Amino acid sequence: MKSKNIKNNHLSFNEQCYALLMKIPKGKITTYKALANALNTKAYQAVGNAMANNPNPINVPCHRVVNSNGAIGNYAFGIERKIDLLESEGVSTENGKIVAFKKLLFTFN
DNA sequence: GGAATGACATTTA
DNA sequence: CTAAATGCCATTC
Repeated sequence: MKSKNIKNNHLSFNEQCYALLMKIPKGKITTYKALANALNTKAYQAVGNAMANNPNPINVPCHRVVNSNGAIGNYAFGIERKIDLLESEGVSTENGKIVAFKKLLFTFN
């Protein structure tokens, strides 16, 4: 691979994503769009890709990230698991979609 | 250095 | 509202 060596003090794209993820309060959710927007980029899909790496699902609540249309999206451990975790935190879902998703949506403002 | 991939988004039909 | 097609960005092979 053409890794350019790690001399960057700034966090990598995925690292930044994780940092933002950890800021999300319990019972709230966010979207890939909002996340990317917070990072001043439009790499919505890249954000998801960062989650796919999922180096530390323990520290990072990846399950609190959903699609901008309110759909659950995907999850490394499976959609079922993601929904279950969300429900456990008080986020109601229905047919793979977030209920009152706009209310629970956490923007990094 | 280039092609392929993905936990997406937006627009159009 | 649902479904399909197109675009986008960063990362990996």
